[in-house]
Amino acid sequence: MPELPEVETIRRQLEKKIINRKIEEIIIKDKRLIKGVSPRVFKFEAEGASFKRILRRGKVLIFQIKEKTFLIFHLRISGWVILSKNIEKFSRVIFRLSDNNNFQFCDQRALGEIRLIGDWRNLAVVKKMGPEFFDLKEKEFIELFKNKRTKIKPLLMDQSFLAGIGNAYAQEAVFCAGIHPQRSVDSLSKKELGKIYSCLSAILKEAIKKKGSSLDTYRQLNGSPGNYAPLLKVYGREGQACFRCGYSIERKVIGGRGTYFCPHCQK
DNA sequence: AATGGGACCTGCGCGC
DNA sequence: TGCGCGCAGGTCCCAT
Repeated sequence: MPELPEVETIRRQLEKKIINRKIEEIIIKDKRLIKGVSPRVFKFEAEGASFKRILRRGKVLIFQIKEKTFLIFHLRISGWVILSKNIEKFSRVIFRLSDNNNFQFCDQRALGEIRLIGDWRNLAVVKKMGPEFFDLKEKEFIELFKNKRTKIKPLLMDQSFLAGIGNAYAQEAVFCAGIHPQRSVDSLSKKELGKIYSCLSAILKEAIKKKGSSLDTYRQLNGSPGNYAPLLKVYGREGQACFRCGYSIERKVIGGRGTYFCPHCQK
């Protein structure tokens, strides 16, 4: 599920449901997801604790469960979380809560990660992470691009450059800004970078409002799909007409990832 | 610094 | 129907 709007949706929904709930028992159905500590230590440390705070940094979900203990979720490509009485088909790790609900980390491809750490700021992935988009003013955003020479779309999804943007929203943002995904960053004017900023801002806010995009396995906390997918302008639309100019949308592998764009109105 | 490939995994849809 | 292939919203590690 994985990009900023999806993770933020889950964070907000969890905040209303599991704060102060106690973890009665942890059932590890797939120990491959537990990283950094053994499943035994993981259970020992987390069982009996309660959810105190829920944070998000980039695409990482962070739960404070004790004064100096944080539970970390990274959903990677095909993970999602569900809160329900029923056990889901792809449940890999289940946190049985004091209200009898099952807080479940589900993952089709089992590439997701669950960790336990004393301070989330010491996570390797967090240490090298770039700024949060919503912490940046337009001027600060434009500053980030100074001395960069790479292609714009892969750069937007580089987590050490900017946290939270993935393949789908990066291509939506450059489409919105009328910029070709392969444009070299040093060829972009301040005005064009400003346009990318306002596009990203609008797209991410709207996607959060719509509770994320369910293109594949992602679901909201209650199992419903997110509602942003129908609003995507280029993602997955190869061969269909561009909403802006009518030209056929193309797909090309850029930076190793499938990228959809309009070759006519993205320059 | 930047880019490309493979690895980690499973399941789906497509063409033959 | 069955099979093989390509594809999937992420990230790490290695090589050039």
